[in-house]
Amino acid sequence: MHQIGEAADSVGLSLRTIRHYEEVGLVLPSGRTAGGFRLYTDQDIDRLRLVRHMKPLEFSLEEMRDLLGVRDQLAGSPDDSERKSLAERLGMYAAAAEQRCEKLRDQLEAVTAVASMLSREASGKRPSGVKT
Amino acid sequence: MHQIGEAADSVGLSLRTIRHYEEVGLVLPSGRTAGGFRLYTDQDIDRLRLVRHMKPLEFSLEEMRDLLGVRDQLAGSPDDSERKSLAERLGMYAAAAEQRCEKLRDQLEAVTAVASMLSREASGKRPSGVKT
DNA sequence: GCTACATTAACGCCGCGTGACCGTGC
DNA sequence: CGCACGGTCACGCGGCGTTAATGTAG
Repeated sequence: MHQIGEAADSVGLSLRTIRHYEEVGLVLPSGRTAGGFRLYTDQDIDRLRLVRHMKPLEFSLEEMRDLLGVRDQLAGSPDDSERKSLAERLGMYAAAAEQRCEKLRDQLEAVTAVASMLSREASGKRPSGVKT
Repeated sequence: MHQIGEAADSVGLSLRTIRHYEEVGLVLPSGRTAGGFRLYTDQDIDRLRLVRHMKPLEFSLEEMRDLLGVRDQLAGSPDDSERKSLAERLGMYAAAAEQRCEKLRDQLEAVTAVASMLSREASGKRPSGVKT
């Protein structure tokens, strides 16, 4: 059981962000001390890390909450027909995620070109006919 | 000379966004019709496109305004010592841009891993010990 | 009982989206 | 003169940052 500062350090999120994630029901601390301090298990922290890593996918916090909810249910449901529909929903998110990865790859390419253009211009070269 | 809708289509930004860029002094239309319609030259449109491509670098609009300003001055200054200091400022931005590219590469890697994890989970496989 | 760490409001900011309502251009 | 396209407010929203004032852990 870790308190929020420890979690924040290990994951690389601000206290405010972690609290905000709780406000919107995205990552809930597994407990509280008698005095009210949030307590996070290692799994909670993994979840925070996962959220952090998913950020570039640009799902809204609400979508992430739903996504992780589906995933949790899927991991803990015995009913087979329910598992099927959950897997389907998760599949939608997975597909969306793959798409965003594509987009990111394109953006990275563009942005890399721009960055090197700036570098060239800064190092004295006259702006040439660069295709944006 | 093109009006805003045309510019928006060709660049892939919303009208609102383009107007906002004007509000903050980032991209100004070169003219207006008698009735008040914004008019963009091809160069204006290139500038809009450049801004759009730079978005993933996550500079603030103010920073971009400054960056592009420096670049413009550099392109049109005869004074040699001024050119030097401008080039230096541009260099700072270029360096920051390269850094953000690095970060983006890392994020892309992480996000790719997450996406394929989701895909696997959605296609029936039980969650395995995946390092986030 | 000190000090580092935590808590809950509440307001602020950026980058637009989204109307509402009215004017232009062809 | 009709109808697509554009204009200016002005409010709203997501995702936090940032005090401010107070309490808890050890």
